[in-house]
Amino acid sequence: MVNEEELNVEQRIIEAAADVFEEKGFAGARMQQIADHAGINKSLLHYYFRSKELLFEKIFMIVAKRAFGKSVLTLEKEGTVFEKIEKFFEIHQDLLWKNRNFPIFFINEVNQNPELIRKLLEKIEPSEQLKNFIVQFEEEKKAGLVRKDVDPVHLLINMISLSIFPYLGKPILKEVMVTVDVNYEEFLVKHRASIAQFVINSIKN
Amino acid sequence: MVNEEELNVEQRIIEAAADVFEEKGFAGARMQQIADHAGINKSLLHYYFRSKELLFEKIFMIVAKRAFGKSVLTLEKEGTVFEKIEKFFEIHQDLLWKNRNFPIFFINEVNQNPELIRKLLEKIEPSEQLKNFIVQFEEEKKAGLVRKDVDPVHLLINMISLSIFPYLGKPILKEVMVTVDVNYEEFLVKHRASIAQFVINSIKN
DNA sequence: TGTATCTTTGACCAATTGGTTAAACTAATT
DNA sequence: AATTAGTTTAACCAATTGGTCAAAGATACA
Repeated sequence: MVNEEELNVEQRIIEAAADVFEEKGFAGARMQQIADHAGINKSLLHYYFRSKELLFEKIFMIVAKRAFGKSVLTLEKEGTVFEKIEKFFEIHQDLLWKNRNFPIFFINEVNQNPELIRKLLEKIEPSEQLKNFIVQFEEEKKAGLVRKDVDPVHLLINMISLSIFPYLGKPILKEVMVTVDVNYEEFLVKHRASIAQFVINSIKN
Repeated sequence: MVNEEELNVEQRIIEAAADVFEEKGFAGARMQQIADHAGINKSLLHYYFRSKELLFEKIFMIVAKRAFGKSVLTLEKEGTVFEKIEKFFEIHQDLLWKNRNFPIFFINEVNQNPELIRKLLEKIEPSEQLKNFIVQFEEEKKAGLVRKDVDPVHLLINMISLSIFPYLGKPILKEVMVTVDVNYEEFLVKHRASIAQFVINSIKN
């Protein structure tokens, strides 16, 4: 049960629903389970949120905003491209660490219902920061700091790939790693410490 | 409906179930929908496969074997590390192209039920190829061909990340890309052509 | 042709699921 | 204390879902 006395009922429902939806997904989640988890009667869910669909949409947006932080693509305003890359991984990895279960949930639900991400993008607008980064990258390319053959859009997506996949693939990596005596948690820590350098090595002139 | 006359009933069920399960996941899939898709009576599903759980397990294994090809980590026996990296991406990207819907399905189902991957790993044993690659990598490191600070396990997982994420993130990338006028399909083609170089740049001395 | 076996179907079932409702409870206002 | 509005509950409901079963159709074999 979720913080029985501390939060008001609506908040308790939100926390419980977030837990259950993140764990089971929309199709696998049960209203009764959410009610039990929140320590309330199932009717209260409908009293506060009308239907499973509406409750889910609300929770999806709340959880997504938490997990994305201030922006989909937190890129600092100051510094060189290399510094921004390092800072990006720091922030991104922190958010992932705090929202381990979110990536799989998010990708799966958006896959089932692409409308969700359209609604989300209205609230979190990434294109501004994105465009700024691209402009700056092209400038530093001209200045000879980064390789000429690197496309900033591909670079950004490679960075996201490297950052997120260890969390997306957790259930698989965990199992495969035991067969070769590698510890998943230790891997995560070392991965976090090495990806920025991996990317910078690849693009610097 | 799946190849109404060409295949026998069992095969038709398998193809239909694969389609529906891959699209909706275990929890979201409906036996009736699978039956309709296969053009048969729902009872036949139980006649051939007893229960939804058993049908799913069968389909999961079939689909996984198809998608993984000969091995989880197809790494060539001959050639330098750089050649193996290039070859890996070729094979891996081909498999992904042919099984676009598989990655999200796979990650989600394994997340819901980790037992699945344990059963799968009994059939597809990746650790042999993996160990060979690691040994060779350390040799080429000593020979000065690759950077001293690169860990082969992390390298392999980075390679898988870069290869798979554009497919895992398809629903998200697609929507985000339209907001900055990038075409997802074109992105995929260019990505495929550039990742091997991205990785090699990062590790070569 | 008869019969035994395998396949296929429609009708049906019990359990689960999201959702409703009316009544009971609570707390503030007068 | 009485009234009112908001909150919570238990009982209930209709639809859906996975699954069963007996009978009807095929198919092969004697």
